[in-house]
Amino acid sequence: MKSTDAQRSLPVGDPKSAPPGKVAVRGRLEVFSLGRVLRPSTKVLPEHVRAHNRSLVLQTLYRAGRQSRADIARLTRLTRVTVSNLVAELIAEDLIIEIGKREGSRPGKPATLLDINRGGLQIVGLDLSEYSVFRGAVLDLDGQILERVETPLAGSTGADATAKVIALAEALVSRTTVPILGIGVGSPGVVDPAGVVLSAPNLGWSDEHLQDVLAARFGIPVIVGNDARAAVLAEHNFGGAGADMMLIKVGHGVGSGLLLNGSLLFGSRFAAGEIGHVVVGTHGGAECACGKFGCLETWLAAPRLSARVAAAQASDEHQSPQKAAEPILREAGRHLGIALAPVVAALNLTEIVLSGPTDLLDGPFSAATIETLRDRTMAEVHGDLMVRMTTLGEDIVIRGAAAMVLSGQLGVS
Amino acid sequence: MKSTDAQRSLPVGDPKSAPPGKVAVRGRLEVFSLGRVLRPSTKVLPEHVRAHNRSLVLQTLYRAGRQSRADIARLTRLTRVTVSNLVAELIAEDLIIEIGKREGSRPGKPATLLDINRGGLQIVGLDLSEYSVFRGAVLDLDGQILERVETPLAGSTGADATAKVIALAEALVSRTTVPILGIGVGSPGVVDPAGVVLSAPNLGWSDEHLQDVLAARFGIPVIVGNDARAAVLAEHNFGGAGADMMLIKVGHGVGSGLLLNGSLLFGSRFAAGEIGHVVVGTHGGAECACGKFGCLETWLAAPRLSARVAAAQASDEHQSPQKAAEPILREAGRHLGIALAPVVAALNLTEIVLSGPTDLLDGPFSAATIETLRDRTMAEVHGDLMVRMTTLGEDIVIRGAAAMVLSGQLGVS
DNA sequence: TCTGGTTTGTTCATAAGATTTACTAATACA
DNA sequence: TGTATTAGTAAATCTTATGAACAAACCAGA
Repeated sequence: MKSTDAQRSLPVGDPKSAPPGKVAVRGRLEVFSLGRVLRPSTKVLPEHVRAHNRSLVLQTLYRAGRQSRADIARLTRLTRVTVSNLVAELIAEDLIIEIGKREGSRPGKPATLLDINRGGLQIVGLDLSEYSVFRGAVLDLDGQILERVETPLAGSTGADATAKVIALAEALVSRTTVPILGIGVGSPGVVDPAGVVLSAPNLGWSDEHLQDVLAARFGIPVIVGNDARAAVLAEHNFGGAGADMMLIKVGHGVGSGLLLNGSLLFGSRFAAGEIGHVVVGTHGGAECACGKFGCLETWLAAPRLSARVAAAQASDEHQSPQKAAEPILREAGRHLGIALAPVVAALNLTEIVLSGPTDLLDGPFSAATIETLRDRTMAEVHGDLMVRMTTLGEDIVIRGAAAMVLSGQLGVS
Repeated sequence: MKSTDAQRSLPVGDPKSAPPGKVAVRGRLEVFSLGRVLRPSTKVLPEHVRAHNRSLVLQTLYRAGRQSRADIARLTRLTRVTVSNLVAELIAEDLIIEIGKREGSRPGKPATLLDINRGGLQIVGLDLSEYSVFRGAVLDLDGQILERVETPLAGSTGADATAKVIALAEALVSRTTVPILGIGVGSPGVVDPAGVVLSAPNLGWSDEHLQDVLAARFGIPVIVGNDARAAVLAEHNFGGAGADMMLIKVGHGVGSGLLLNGSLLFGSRFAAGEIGHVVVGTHGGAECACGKFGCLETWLAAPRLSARVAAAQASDEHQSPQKAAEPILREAGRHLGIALAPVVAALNLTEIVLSGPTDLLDGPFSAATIETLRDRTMAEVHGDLMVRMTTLGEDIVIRGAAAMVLSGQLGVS
């Protein structure tokens, strides 16, 4: 076969034999670079190749939009033949549509433009993370919200809460006007990759097989994921965030999600991002519902923080409300910075996104957070560290749920 | 072609059409699960399939050892035919050898046992992370050290340091007795995935293309990586650590490496793990070389810590040296715990490994670290958190360098 | 108008890879 | 001696991407 023996390693190799900058790799393909260690844990077949390239075409078209087969071939470095085959399959599945010839005057046969079937498919997204309401929406493939439905939670837990999720999903499904690509759900608590809610205290769920239940009920693809992780995907897909990012979600509690090298982090027990009950600071702090003192939630959670702000504003009526609130907000932001500094350093993060009440987070709070982070980490290395509010507002989890569907069904990420 | 249209999503699907627990995925293969988001950034060809399965065979044989072709087929779920083909190729390349028939009395044709050519290939590993000496070794494929060579650093920096690395590698290469699989180097500082040392202040390196230089000189595969990340690989491959782990390396400075879901984390600027200059605690702390006060290094770095221990022992001669040292060590360990708590929570880590002077770290220090971590994170979730010393002692970086070669050349991880 | 150049998309043959089926070899056991 | 069992290989088949060749459709210039 291949005579790779010619380049066998010898105790002292010939310096001339290997061109500088390129190492002989024993005839092995450079698939397993250290940069992205891909552990070969299961076998791979030719059809996996097709699945990969299929997603590559979909993703290219999703991002660039309105490309011809030849354009896609150039962008993906696949041949026109391969792209044509994949496109034919995707058109047959109605995931891609032809949208006429390209305008303009150029030599050569005019190109037939393609696009993802953006108008012909819809996504249902659910946000179960709010304290007193389940929110949901019908979205298009670009993550734009077309219809909204809400259900008051009214203290429901356990099976009642599950029933409300199903009812909400039914209401949304009935409002769709075209076929549904899938249903995405952002749930609070610890959710495993199979969409089992292992633990969600507020909803009284443990080992709730929500993804399976919904899939069985609706017969279409369903993806259930943690709310903060969904938010991370939303920010990455629709908010312009990069491939390494931490999203801090401040609401009734405090959670976070991490995107590292473009991959969502789940953690060894699927509880990555659960930073609400990390103690921050070395003296004092308020008592937390968990029994400890000085948890991050005692500093940041929206109810506590806004209560402290209101108290400060009430006790000092000479100052403007903004001025009175500032020291409270700065102190909270500083504590977030203290907690995040080791994470930022350890993960070499450059982008931190805040999601939560704008009036609390977007001002002295975030300013204090970034100042604290700069003070407590290597400024040289983290000089380009950015802390900013999400651009997606309150819809971030719903749109993240849609992003989960896009990721799961189209491979778009 | 395939009529995947049959299972097209409709606004309200037939609940019966999808068996519970298994969702119709539009005919798409389950390659891009959310659990391990594989972004299709480049095209994949049939030969990549072979490269993957080839590594799968190598890894299976590396871990299990002494298996027949049929055994490998069962373990990998590849067919016997495919395994035979791959094995034939690997035998031709001398990476695998036949080692006779299986003993024992069983029905059927006796199996021909195979193994990685453990005795027929060697690895050269270098550790550049110590303060005053470059250390290196010749290792076998199991990571056992066969020969050692050291070079005093004698304050060399820049090109002088590079020359010493080359000389050390030459000395080791000349001591090998069989063909070399590759050269691995664990370097301090920021190292990118291409083996360029972007910055290593102690060695006076910036943008040092060490991997290319060595590869050009020796004409065999070379992998240069960060020392702490090398140590992580060593602990994972040879020390029994799992797929989610943080390794803290205490020496002249303090660094760390992270293995998340089996993948090494590089970070957005390739500086992941650089936690030495994170400020820990909210009041006081000693002044650091970097100008800040209370950096983790001021609490943990071996020279400072042993000096404080010696001073405490000298000032209180009534107590045993152990007793006198204990409060110093506990205080240092506590500060490590304070710094790590947010990282442990955010990443949902369950395993923390310490590498450094055993007399300092393995006792009150690590006990205080784990106590602090338990106090400051959710005990329910992190109940199985483990903090332990490395089992690999001072050779961890050298063996990690060998693990990098195994990973890069064989796909073993 | 015609002719050459250019780009698009498709058809056909080919190469690489894994699988299925079928076969031989070598052993234990009745 | 014959049957069952296991190991390894050979030949044909299926999947997938590629390369070469070609028709279609456009522009520009003679």
